[in-house]
Amino acid sequence: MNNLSRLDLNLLLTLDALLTEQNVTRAAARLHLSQPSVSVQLAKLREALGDPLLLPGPRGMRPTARAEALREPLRQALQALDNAIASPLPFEPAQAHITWRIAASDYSEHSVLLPALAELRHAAPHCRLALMEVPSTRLGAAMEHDKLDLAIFTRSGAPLDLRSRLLFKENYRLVCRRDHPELQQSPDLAQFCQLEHVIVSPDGGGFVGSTDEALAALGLTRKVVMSVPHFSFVSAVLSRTNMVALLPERLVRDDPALKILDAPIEITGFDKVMLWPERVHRDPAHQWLRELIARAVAAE
DNA sequence: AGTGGGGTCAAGAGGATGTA
DNA sequence: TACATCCTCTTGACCCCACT
Repeated sequence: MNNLSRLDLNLLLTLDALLTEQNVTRAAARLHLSQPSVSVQLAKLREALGDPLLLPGPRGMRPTARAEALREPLRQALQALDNAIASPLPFEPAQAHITWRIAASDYSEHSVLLPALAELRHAAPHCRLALMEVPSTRLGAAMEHDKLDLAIFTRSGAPLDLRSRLLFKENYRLVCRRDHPELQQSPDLAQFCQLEHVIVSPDGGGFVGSTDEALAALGLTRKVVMSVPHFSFVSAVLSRTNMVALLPERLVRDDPALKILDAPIEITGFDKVMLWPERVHRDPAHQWLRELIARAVAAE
């Protein structure tokens, strides 16, 4: 690129027009410039390339051997540049080969990605999904360093500088196994506090959640006996024990082994959102994926 | 406000062409 | 062949605009 750094690249457009027209006046008309202006540009090209490039001839100019040798490579290079900066072609999922990298918890996989999966495989059979768990603290950096294209996350705690779209508002429900001996109906507060609870703590080891804060405000505590990092394991735990859990409704509503009850205390739900960096905001392939996911979730 | 780059306009130079 | 005319390119003067 050392040769190019000395050259105003606009001059290459002038050279292309000059080689096409072999006439400064007509090249100027083609470039929507005055003839003297193109004449000056030709002088700069001669200086930069160390060759007269075009010599006076009958009814215009004749290219030198150097100019003739430049004609085709220049044409191809300008065409390639033109293609590179042209508006992106519309995304064609049926032909595309692309890997989308998505951060999602197991709950997000179940509630957001699973509903979209069948249509995604059908519409884009050559594309791949790479799902990964990324903690919220590393989300922004992963997006910025081109390691992640999309995240399915809660709005609270999400980096503010990412683009976002609300997918749905989720509520917590009290969940136990279908034949739980003590819970034929929703418990009152006293019974709720006596039950053995399992909670999800993505960072591991946590035994206190927003439910405990709400109970504390009433001067109450509950019995949290287990904390697990993943939502999916909670379902297995509930179906084999007498433990209960407050879980996102979409995670458990189709599980025949579980019973869903109203909790005796108001627990604030959360907004489930898609997050993505500015880098892929206008990219047709990523726009298509986000639209497909949003549509699939809305149809649930 | 000064500076530099890039534009236009006007004038001039030089080669090609037409005609006597 | 000589000369007039035309066409095209180059150059200088000046203007505008962006940048410092």
